[in-house]
Amino acid sequence: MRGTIEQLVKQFLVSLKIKDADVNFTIEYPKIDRFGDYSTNVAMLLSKILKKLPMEIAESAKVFFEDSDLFEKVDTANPGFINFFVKDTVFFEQIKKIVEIRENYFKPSLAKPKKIQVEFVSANPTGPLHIGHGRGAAIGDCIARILSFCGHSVEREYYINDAGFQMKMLGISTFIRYKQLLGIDEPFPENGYQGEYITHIAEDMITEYGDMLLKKPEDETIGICTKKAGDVIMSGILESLGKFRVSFDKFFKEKQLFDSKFVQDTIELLSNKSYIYKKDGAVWFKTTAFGDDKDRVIRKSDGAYTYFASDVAYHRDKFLRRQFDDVIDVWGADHHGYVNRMKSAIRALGIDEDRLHIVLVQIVNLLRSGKKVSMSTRKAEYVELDDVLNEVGVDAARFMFVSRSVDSHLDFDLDLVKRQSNDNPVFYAQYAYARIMNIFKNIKEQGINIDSEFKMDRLKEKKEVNLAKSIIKFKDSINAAHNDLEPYHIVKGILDISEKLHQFYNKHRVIGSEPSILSARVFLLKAAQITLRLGFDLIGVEAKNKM
RNA sequence: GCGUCUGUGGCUCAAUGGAUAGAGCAACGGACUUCGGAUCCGUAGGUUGGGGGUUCGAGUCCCUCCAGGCGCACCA
Repeated sequence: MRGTIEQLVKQFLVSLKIKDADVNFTIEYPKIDRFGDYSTNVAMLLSKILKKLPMEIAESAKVFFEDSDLFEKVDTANPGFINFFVKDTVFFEQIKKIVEIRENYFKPSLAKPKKIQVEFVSANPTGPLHIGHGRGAAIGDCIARILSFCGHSVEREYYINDAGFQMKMLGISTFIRYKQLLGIDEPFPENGYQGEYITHIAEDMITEYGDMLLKKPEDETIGICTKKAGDVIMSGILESLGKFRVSFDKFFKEKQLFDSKFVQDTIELLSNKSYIYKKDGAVWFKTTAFGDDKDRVIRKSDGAYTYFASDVAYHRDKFLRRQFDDVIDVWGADHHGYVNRMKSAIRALGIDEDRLHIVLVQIVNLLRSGKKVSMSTRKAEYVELDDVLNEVGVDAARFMFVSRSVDSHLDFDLDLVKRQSNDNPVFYAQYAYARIMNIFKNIKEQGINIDSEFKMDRLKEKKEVNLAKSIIKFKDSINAAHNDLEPYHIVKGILDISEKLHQFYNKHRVIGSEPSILSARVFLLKAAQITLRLGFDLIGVEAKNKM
């Protein structure tokens, strides 16, 4: 609908012999009814080019647009707005189309579908997921759902840092707990993982191995502990994500980048391009040549590779070996200092940096009774994602996480969300859907006949038109979410439709209306139901037939 | 200090550079003997952190200052 008007404005520009590339006009939704359904600022922008007053241009544009049979009327307003009043039947034609082709109505027409990877969560398996991971999981999952719906080929990936120091520390922590359980007194390392879950894993190891591990060489034992702890924790993470309705197509292990010598190969490649040099016994990557503010160590003087080294190789693998057109990395905002160096590395590899989209998800402040809860994994002073899901439910948690822009800092007060759960917007939306389904159920049970033809002239009420408009507008929500990689646009669209549905429901009746009106209203509700259903699917929230 | 995100009613957040800055929560007052009251309608609440600038037009863009979060390793 909005696109149709955009085309009309472009035709207007053609009639003036102006290239539309020169005029970056917009089609807007006026906030006030008296300014119509849509408006454009094109006359004000043309003023400079044509050297005429905006209102003068608007008046001649008005004459041009009045030829179209889409409009009830076209108005102009100071200082040069052109306001379009669309005929109600035009909106209801769209409703009819939605009922016919269902969610396909909302698919954008892509110039070219892409092969896109979305990498998200990627938490080290050193402890259970916390609420910050939850937000990243919800955002990444929704982005994947949206891109996929829009027609792209999407792969969801979880990257596991299983090669680094943190995993070794996990093994050491487990081994010490194991020894302590066997009565061997040993001090716990200061930066070890102190969570209770480590003790549970150590207990399992005693069940499995008894005290046999004490007799093996320590290196080997720590290796066993690392693997065991990593496996147990990883399966716990997967269980949480499953409960959260988040799934992955691929788990990519950092270790394989070393085992296959791909890290070494990548450094060699960069070295051949002379982007690598040695200084103070370490190997450096000259990222400053590509926009970074300082060069980065890629191999430490003790011979160990940095995290950055494997990350460069990993991204080379994504783009050049696996040939993704676009890669989306969903990171916590605490990694934002990393963006520049990653982009620099991409450039050094000769890849167009616009193909790498890094979505920085802002920090979640977890509060309990208004008091901030610390979220250190090592000290295990945090509330697990699992606990949050149990307290507030998957739907409420997901809705909360994706209802705000990724840039906004999110205060998540457990007590507040719990206490307000009945006023939570997610229930407002689900209730709207349930009301529609309940009407359908009653119609079926009462054996009421519905016309198979949509007689749109039977819909005369303001609330009906408003509902229709909000449904059609959902197409813009999807476009915005797609273009900005911002799922919250979907939530806003859902809430808008829900609001209009509730308003309609309170003012008018479906069952009990005159038969032709009843049938027409069922058509309208069918379109609302299809659209809400799509919205819920895109954010992974359940569409409930009853609450 | 440098970088980055944020600053909008009491609270949580919207507003593709557009017209009179909008919702929800909290407060107050109303609405069905028929489809589910987890709803609806209304009242009240604002110098968009301060100050400059850009232009037909700024919450939005630029500069500067203030406040807060998060980063600034041969850590991961």
